[in-house]
Amino acid sequence: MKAILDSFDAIDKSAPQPLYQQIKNTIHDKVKNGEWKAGQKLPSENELVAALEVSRMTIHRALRELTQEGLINRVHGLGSFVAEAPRHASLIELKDIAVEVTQSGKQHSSRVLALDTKQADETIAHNMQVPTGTTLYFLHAVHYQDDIPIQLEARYVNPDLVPEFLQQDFSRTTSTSFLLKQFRPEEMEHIVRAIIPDARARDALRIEPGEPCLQLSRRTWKNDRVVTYVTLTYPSSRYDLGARYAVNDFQMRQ
Amino acid sequence: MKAILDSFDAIDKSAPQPLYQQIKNTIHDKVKNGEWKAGQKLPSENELVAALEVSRMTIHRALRELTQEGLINRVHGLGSFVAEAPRHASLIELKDIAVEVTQSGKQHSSRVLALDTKQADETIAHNMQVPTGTTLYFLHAVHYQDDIPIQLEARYVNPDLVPEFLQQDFSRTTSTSFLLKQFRPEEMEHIVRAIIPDARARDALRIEPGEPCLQLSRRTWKNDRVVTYVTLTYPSSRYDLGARYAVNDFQMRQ
DNA sequence: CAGTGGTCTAGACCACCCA
DNA sequence: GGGTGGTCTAGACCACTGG
Repeated sequence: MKAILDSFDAIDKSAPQPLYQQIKNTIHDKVKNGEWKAGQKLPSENELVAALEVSRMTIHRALRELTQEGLINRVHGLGSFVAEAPRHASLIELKDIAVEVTQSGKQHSSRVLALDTKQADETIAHNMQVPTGTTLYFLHAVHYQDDIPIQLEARYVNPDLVPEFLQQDFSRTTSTSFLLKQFRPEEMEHIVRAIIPDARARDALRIEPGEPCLQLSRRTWKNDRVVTYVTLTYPSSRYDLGARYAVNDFQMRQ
Repeated sequence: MKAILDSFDAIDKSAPQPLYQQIKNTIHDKVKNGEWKAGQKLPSENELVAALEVSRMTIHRALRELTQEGLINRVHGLGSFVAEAPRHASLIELKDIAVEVTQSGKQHSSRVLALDTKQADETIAHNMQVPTGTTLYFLHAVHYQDDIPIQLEARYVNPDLVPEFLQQDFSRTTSTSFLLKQFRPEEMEHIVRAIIPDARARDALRIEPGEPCLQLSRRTWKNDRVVTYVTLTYPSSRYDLGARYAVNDFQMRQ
């Protein structure tokens, strides 16, 4: 246990970040990078109190929030344990497709079909909350899993908010990861539909006529302005969207 | 302010429920029944401390969790306010279709196509986590919004956990509201697919051949046992699934 | 039984906001 | 300035778990 606790040196009482957040981050990192494995027992609250020299309430808050987020499980009288699997899926998370594919052990690649400017038509303008005719950045790309197309991305970006968007090489980094680095979105909207893709999309995704696709449209906000509006099209035969999670007040609210 | 605080008598220090939970419930009820309206300022932490005679940490925890759940907003240095609108939609919530339709000002009705027992085939058994061949309850129903079919429900229920399921009149109450009254599920799984419905489903939903549908499969758990496995089919032309929400650690986790 | 987490208290200091 | 929420402490009591 000593060795486990030694690596908590990252806690800095004079840092601007709250102590409980630093503790959460440290544990989160340890779980995500595999240092602490699923099912493994965490140090007890009292051990952490002694090791980090913070009060038990602070430790408790960090662990309670991690429990609420599903990263760990706690059993009264027994201890705290790393949760079996990260289970929240892309239905409610904003997850990079490259990360998702890579984590499932496959190879991710992408091909950029277009990266330029585009005048907003009425629909796009409405979704981006800008006047019709505004010049926007536009990215069109296909994402592959082991060379099989699994996602078609059509993304509009507000040039005021992300001026350097066109200079990126989106065959190397995904637009999602680029935008996440620039912005931590404050608000998101997801809408899911079932569609029959048009010939162009069918061609890009290499699917048969008549095969249905899931279409996920996402808008993200920062400071009450739409940063990006993206439509992701998934062939139904190769992908579905899922989420499993513990239920709390959040889901049960009417 | 006095009148507002008077109505907090519901707090009972000897109750088995934690104080912070009682406070959360009281505020939640006040907001939901309209006593406290959107935008309205809540009593400050110190006022609540004085009125309820609990410590500030306890008040703070209640308000912090309500903030995290989106019911209230807090501004450092200013105060706490009732949030503008409940925005989470059915993508991540478990919402009764009848409530959803009614809230949009339309008329909900449903027709039961089947309500009986069924032997679990391999797929169903796997999803219900029971042996193949187990006898399950089965409900097949169509839901209408102003006499237009918008949802086809195919539901399996574990008879051990809900023995009285077959005795219900599901043309009067929905299965969702019945099950929610019996069980507060502990865990849920949602999977969304795009499909082309078969002739039987197409007929029940009165849609054209080739029209795609969204198919939402949901399983809910109680005490680590699957209570119910339901497949909901929505004609794409009449329904989509959406959610807009504030972003927190939960959504951003990798 | 000893160890664990769940809750609660009464203080404290600070950063923020508005007047 | 005075009021607000955000954080933190050092204790405390309790209920639950396992041996």
